[in-house]
Amino acid sequence: MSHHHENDQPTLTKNQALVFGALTGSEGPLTAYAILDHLRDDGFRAPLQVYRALDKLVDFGMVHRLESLNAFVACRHPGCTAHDTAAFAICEDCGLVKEFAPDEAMSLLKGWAKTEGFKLAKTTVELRGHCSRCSVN
Amino acid sequence: MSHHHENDQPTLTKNQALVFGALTGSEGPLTAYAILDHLRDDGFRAPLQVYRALDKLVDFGMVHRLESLNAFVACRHPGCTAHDTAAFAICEDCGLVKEFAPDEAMSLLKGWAKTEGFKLAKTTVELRGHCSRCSVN
DNA sequence: GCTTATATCGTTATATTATAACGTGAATGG
DNA sequence: CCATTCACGTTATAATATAACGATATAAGC
Repeated sequence: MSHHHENDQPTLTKNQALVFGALTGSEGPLTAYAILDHLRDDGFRAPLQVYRALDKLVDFGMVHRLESLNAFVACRHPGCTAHDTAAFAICEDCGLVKEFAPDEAMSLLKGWAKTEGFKLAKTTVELRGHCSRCSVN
Repeated sequence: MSHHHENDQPTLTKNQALVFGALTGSEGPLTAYAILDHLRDDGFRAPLQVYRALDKLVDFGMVHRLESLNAFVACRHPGCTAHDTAAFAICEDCGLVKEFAPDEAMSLLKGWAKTEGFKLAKTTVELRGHCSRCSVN
């Protein structure tokens, strides 16, 4: 039995492992089509192979989708415990993405949702700007 | 002279006014192509006419882009003072979007950016879920 | 074991979202 | 007046994402 409990690593299919590998091997986020190009030599031929694997990896909490980039990054949190409260700082110069967990800010947003009666399914927090390395004087 | 100072309403071109009208006349967010369809009778023929107007309207602070929907909404803030700190709650059932201004949460995010040396250009905060009306028992 | 359900996969085609590149004409500023 | 800028219209194309089909494999129930 390979049932997927919370908090253990799911067994990845071959395609899922390939896509996850492409993402962990990349310094920055990748679009689905960039992943497809990386994996042509591994037999990938069509976008759906990438999108299907990405869907699962996002479900598993191993990959995040960056809405403002239409791109994907591997989660850098060991164990991915804070998957639902992750935020991202995206440098528009070098393209690098820093994942962080703004717990207080997320709590405030959750609080707003609660008082509004809004049932929160997913929270997207993405900062766009220029990282410290790229904005040196 | 029709220079655009901060805090006054810019003079809109015909296309910009039409696109803004389509958005203010809509209950919920619209995609660029939905706007195009609304404006066919007004002479719109091509996506660029919509996208160019949207770019300006976003610059002016009159329209927000919802990154997680690839769609646009008219800003509901009179005067649009809080344009840069707006957040959105998007109901996945009825499609309605509530704009709000989570000042404290935004301050915390700004604080994180400051300590990281990250020069913040734009902050995206979007909540996905189910609004109170749609999640009644 | 057999069989029924469930999940993944490969493929083709197509839908949806967005921009490049070109030329035109109107308004602005010197 | 001339140069510059800006908005516009149009055609073409790029980039992102999903529908629909059938095949294969894996798991579950009996």
